[in-house]
Amino acid sequence: MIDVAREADVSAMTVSNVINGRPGVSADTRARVLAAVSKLGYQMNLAARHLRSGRTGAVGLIVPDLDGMYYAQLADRLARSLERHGQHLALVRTGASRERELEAVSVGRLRMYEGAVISLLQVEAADLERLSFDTPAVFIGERPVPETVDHVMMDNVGGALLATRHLLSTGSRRIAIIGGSDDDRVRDMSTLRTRGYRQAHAELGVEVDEGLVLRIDSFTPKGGYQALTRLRESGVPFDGVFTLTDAAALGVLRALADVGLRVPGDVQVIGFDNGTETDFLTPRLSSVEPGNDVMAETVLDLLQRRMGLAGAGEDGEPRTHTMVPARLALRESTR
Amino acid sequence: MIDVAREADVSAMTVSNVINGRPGVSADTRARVLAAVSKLGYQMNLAARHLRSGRTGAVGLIVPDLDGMYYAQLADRLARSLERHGQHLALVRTGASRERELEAVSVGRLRMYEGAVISLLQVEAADLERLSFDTPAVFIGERPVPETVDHVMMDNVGGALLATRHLLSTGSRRIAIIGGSDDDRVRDMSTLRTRGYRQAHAELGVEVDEGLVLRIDSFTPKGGYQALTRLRESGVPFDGVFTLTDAAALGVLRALADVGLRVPGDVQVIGFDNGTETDFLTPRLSSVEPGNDVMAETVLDLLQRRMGLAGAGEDGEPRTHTMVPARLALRESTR
DNA sequence: GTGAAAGCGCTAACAC
DNA sequence: GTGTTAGCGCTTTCAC
Repeated sequence: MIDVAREADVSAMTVSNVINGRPGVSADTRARVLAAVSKLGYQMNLAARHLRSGRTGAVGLIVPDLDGMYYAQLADRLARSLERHGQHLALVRTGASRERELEAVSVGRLRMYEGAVISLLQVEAADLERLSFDTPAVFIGERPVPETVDHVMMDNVGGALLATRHLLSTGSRRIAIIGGSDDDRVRDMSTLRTRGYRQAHAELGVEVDEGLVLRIDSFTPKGGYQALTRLRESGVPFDGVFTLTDAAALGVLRALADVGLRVPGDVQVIGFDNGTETDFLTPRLSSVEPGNDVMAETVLDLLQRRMGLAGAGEDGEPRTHTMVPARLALRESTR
Repeated sequence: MIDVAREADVSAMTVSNVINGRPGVSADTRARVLAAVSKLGYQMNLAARHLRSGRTGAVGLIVPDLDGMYYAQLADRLARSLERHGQHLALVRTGASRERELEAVSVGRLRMYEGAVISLLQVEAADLERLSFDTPAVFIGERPVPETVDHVMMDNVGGALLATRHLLSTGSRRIAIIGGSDDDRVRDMSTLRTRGYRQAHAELGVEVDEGLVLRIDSFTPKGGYQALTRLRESGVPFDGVFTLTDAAALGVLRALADVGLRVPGDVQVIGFDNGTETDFLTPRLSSVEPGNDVMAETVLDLLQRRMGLAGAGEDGEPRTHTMVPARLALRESTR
């Protein structure tokens, strides 16, 4: 930078002002500086800026993994939007390990970012109370978070309620839930969606046969396939399947085809996520649309706002807790 | 850090040495320092370290997007492996824009990272020659790269050759290629796989009807569906389909089902990517396994090696250009 | 509108 | 084994 300053015959300060587009530099001087910059091919040292001003130009995304579509799409959306603000996304993958989650949200790590989008699976809200969030942070996901931070989540219960209600209202009475959970102490995607499933049954006065609640190893086609195979082997009769993710539903559809059950004739099936593949499966899969795009927008909006007034009004706006509404996308696999 | 030094009654230098696990500190002093660190809840300022020592603890991943499975999985693998080395992944999404690709690989930006994994779609090798890669970089993807950098790529031509050869050897003579390209000037996934397709035909002396080479808007189920619909409408007969990605193959299978063509009886179908869904489609989709896991390993290995001897032997090892071999994963959609 | 001085928090190099 | 000195490249502050 001093080289540029010498070349343009100004001080380093003026170069800094020009580069950062600050006002109060004459057009003449600005032009000279810019000429010098491009002549010398000068590039800012971002580490120095970071050290001095605290601005890092990075937003952290702290998630369990990226191999599912969900977080990958979120990352893509965030990165795309951040580019427009001249920032970039730093990815922290915790692998859903409690230890790494805690490490990732430690004050020192968060200081690396001007803002953070955080999805925790293991860490408790209590663990977080202690942390001072001087870094603007937006939490996503189903786990409870401290009251003091922004939180955006999808409507797991509501979506599951809609899906199950639809199956019940179209005549199914014995609806299996693939990936369901009976443990109501924890609060995760599985238990929340199971709660919606039970609520729908309660509304219509239909009793849930616990033999229809099937745990799953992983929310993959394979997991869905195995769960449905177990269900068949158990001998428990069923005439509908609510699969907690579309990926697992793929395996369910395949397993049903393998045993000659027709969809939706013998069994109707509904998934959750409304992925791009649903419309091209055989049969086309009905699914719950969780509004991921709205969710990403909301997260970004919140984050930008917090980052904008960082240091301005002390905790200006109150923290928001948003639930993005879900809706049904009905196709051939349901009646 | 000075606070810690004062608390432990040592110099800042010693604190630095302890924190960075450098040898030459007595066990006694080390203990005192660590006690002071935890007492004061001290966390290193990484920006300062970065400025002073150049170490950033970050590896950059520069890719077009993350919404396809391919780069998302790569990101996941990289992040997972980097964690073990106490580093993290910074994501740069270029959106396949030439301008942003150039910006991302500029010297200033790359200096943010201790290493980089780079996939460029638009930028030419010539543009890159100028860049001094003081940052260890591994390039991936099909575009040509300067001779001076490491390059890892999948065997697009070989995989397509295997797939097409299999269709031909099992009796297909009129094989449509969905997502094919006739433009041989550029060098991208589509043209390379088309080249393999043509090679297989040449080997067996079968002529390619250009009406069977179908461009595609996007490598999605929708794109595949539309392409196959166009093919049907064109009236060009076909008895096999090589779809350049599994995602598009999903749409192809659906389109074939819609018009009552049986797979593999009337038409056999093969995809490319060997995704997790292939084994659960109806019919189960044969596909080309591109060896993405081997590829990720190779990339990581190369990167670690380059980063390890950064500054050591001047450009110690010669640059490597690796082609990961592909193989067939045959299932129900082929004979 | 522009510049000079000071210092962000750490570590390389060397002295003891 | 431990301390001292200097400085990484920028920006904040204040003077002109």
